[in-house]
Amino acid sequence: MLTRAARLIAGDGHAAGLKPVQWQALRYLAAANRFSRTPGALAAWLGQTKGTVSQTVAALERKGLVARTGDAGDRRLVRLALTPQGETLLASAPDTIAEAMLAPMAPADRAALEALLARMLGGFLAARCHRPFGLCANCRHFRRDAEGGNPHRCALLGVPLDESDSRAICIEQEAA
Amino acid sequence: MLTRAARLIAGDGHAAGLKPVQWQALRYLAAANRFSRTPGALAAWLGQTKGTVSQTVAALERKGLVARTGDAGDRRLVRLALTPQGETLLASAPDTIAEAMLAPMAPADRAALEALLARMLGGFLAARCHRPFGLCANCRHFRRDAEGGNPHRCALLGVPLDESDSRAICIEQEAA
DNA sequence: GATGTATGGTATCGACTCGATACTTTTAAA
DNA sequence: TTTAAAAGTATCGAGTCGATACCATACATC
Repeated sequence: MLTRAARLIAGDGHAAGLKPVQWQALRYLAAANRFSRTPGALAAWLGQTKGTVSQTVAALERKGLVARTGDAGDRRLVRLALTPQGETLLASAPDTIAEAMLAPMAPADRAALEALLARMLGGFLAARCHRPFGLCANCRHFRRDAEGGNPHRCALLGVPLDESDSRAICIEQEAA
Repeated sequence: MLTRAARLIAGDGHAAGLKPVQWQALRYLAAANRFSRTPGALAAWLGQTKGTVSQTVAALERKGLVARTGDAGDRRLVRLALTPQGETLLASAPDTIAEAMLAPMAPADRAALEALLARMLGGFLAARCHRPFGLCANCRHFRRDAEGGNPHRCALLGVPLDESDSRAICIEQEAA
């Protein structure tokens, strides 16, 4: 049952000339903070090799949905970002199968499923030494700005975080 | 989270020269009863088109893992079955990611997850007019042999069912 | 019974996935 | 300074996958 549901969900997204993986990459880039929008992080998220992700990114760039820029500090890094076209496409995208599956469920059921899935996925990723990812604000390195007015901070990277950063997915996240 | 877990699970199975879909087809054929081992049923199970499944089956036949035979009654039908090589390969297959995810969970959690997934998947498939599949013995057409010694029966197809049939997956299954 | 339509399956095509391998550039460590 | 590690790209080949067109068989309606 788990494998069947997984196949239906993962095979979803043959629309607008894109492929399922490309949609998922687009959604990740829209939800990830600036430190996590790199080919390497995308590969970790999608569970693919660097080479495959490099191709996927190239395809998205050809379509004008994603832009690549180098990093000034570490010149090995490539920063990825959605272009305006990418944003609009994602905003106009139809509901995913996953959303269609979750939508009719009772709120209590959804919450229970979320908790179970989080335990299952988290345990698995830890056992296989994979990155867990997670919301920046739930991280043990997250330092909330208590007074207001100042930005929050990341104690691991030592950088300021604005509100949108703190609500985004981060590759370095470790549960508090 | 759901889409990420789905991708990890569905992308699992790049071993022994087979692809993820091919493994899943093999597992389906091993678990399905004789009425459900056709290309069409496989397509419904995998959520793919007939053409794609035709290719997958052809690849498995080339590898000598699956055998195709015509049906005497309805000559449009193709019956699929695992060859002995297919059986041994499946028996020696390493654990799937789905199994690795489920294995360390507490029995109560696993049961709760199963119930939630069943509701979610069942609701979705019904809403999209897809086949639900399910275990033969849980079907409203299943007529258990009360006395023992005689085979069970399927009231829909009007055929006898032995023990292994009744424990297999059936495409015609409708929950009792 | 003949005709029309639905059903089950295959063939072919093109874009893309995906891992494997080899490679370059850049950073960090010994 | 040498060495190793990390981030990314290029290229290859087998295979996926949907789309379209097509064939054979079964069934329904006249």
